Amino acid sequence: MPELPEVETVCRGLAPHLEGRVLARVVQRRPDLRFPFPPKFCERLTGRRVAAVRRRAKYILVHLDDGTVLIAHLGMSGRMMITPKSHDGEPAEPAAHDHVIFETDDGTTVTFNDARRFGLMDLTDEAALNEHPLLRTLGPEPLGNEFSGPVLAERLAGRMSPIKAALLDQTVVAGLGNIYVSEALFQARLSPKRMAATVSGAKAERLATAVRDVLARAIAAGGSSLKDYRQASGELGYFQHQFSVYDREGQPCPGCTCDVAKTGGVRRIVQSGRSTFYCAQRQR
DNA sequence: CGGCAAACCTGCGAGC
DNA sequence: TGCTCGCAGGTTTGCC
Repeated sequence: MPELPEVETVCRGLAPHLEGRVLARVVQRRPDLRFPFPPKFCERLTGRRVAAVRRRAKYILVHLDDGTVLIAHLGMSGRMMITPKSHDGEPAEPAAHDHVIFETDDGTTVTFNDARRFGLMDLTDEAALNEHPLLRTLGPEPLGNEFSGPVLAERLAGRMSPIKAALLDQTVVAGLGNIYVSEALFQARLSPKRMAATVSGAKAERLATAVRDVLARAIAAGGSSLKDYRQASGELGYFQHQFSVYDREGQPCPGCTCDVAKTGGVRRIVQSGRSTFYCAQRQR
């Protein structure tokens, strides 16, 4: 799925098409995604003007002019696709797994498509946003000012799980997923198997820096496209070409000069049910 | 409370 | 060709 860089890229793609526009028509094509849609979902959005498109962790937040906020999560396979106004005036036939269609007052269409339906949408309002159950427990934004080595160290203190699992925990730091955790640990030269509590001081500083750097580079590349992910414009992301370890089992580690025939190159292990990729020579 | 496996759902590629 | 299996970018739940 879309991790923080992919969601950020989607938000940046949506903003110029939605901000300042009125939602003229909203179509909900099934009763639920991961959760049921909230009552009167379409009615509450139709006719509202979009004030801003923002992001918190992996959530897309669409702020409306009456204080309503649409919270959307892309899950593993969710996409937002922008379609300009068609010239023949005929609305396009919905594709498989097109679940929600937003049409603005200039005829632009934003379609939410999600084959696996791990995504979700909910409505809340501005005043209650930070207390929303989905957002309340999130850790700091890794690209924000409230994130640093000492802050990370404090949040990892006392944790007996592997650092890999701790970084996937959205209450520790918000927005990392399976790809960028592997990449950040590689860049920080820390073993994914290391106990989280041992990442303090200079190691935590290194890791915090690596997290920010990897995320910033991924956003600059438009995110990573493996199979499902597309930018809202339909373009692919390009960060997958810059992966150091993710999905590179057996390939040479870009930081090592050692012989792949001897070391086996990048290793893949399974931690709490999910693949982790790392270099055993470089990461300790 | 902490940590882990399983569950949610669909699609795709590999192997037989 | 067609089947089965394993795996996939996330999050929650339930069990120890």
